[in-house]
Amino acid sequence: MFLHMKTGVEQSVYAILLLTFLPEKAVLSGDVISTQLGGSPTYFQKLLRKLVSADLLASVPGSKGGFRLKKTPEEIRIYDVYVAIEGKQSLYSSSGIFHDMLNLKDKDICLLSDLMEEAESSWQSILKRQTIATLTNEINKKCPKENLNMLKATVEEKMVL
Amino acid sequence: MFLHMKTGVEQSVYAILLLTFLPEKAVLSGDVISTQLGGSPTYFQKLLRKLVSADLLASVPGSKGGFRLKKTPEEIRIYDVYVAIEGKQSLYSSSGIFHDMLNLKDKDICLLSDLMEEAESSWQSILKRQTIATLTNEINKKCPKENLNMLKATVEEKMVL
DNA sequence: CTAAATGCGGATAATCATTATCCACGTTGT
DNA sequence: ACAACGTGGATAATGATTATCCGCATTTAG
Repeated sequence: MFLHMKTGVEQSVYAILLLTFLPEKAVLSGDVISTQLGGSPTYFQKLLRKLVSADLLASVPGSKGGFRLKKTPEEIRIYDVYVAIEGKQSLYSSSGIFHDMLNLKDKDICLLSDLMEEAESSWQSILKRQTIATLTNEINKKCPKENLNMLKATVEEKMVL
Repeated sequence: MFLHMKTGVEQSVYAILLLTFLPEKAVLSGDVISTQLGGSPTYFQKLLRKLVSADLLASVPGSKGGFRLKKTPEEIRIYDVYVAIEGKQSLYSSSGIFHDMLNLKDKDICLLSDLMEEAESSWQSILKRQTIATLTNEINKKCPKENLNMLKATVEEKMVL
């Protein structure tokens, strides 16, 4: 098993966080988001589009286009972001070693599946408890107001509509 | 984040399971283990050596050599196998996006670290509860005795010492 | 109506961790 | 001495993730 925050999910979370600073109806272009967070602009576009497909973000095409939140920060769970980026693929799939070892016919027997399901659900429950709004609170607690205001200023400068 | 049973860990668990069928002092060679489970023999050797380094298995070099358990099935947690193969690397490490976004100086501030630590520990607690002995019980419940006896017969045929 | 800015989607390359192979060596038993 | 086996290192092959490119559709500005 492996528990790892892939940069795709992490970047997405921060991109959404950035969009929470936007006033109603305003949008931020993909380029602005990626330059603000640093990282590959084109890959960022891919991530943003996945978030749009998952209905977490809304996108506005055309000149003066960009992205904004489609749900409130309270409605967006970290889990939702994870699923949007990584897909809801069942996290554990037996490689069939068990069957080979015992020469089993019954494909439904898997020794580790129970364990993995338990691990999976305990892990999901944690990601489902935390929302973007929760993280925003954390930011307000952990960050110097100065830096936060600078970020907000940048967002307001770069936003359109 | 990503929760996935890599084949290395899975194979290791099953290899250990196989070794539980050995009588005291007997060993099974790496080749026998890998042909029994199917999979790359050379990679299996790598895995087995990691398990030896982690003190889960003992190895006997030379002709008539091989591997056997160094601990009882009750003492080997799935978590131990995981750590032996994957290492105890802290599972989440911030990529620094947060700092870039907010222009922070303090390297200790990370928004997602708390969340990830919580997920990590909840996940570990589950892997620490389950031992090889637990899985052996599962096998006895889930598997036809016939297949199990065939496997045991094979092991006794191939073991040495 | 044209042009520029932007999101969209597909094809494709680069990167990185995992998995797999090979080889020279040390040890043990025959 | 020889054969069987584990050890350790160097090095490929594989596969998933990340990154780039390009042509197209849509909207705003002039």
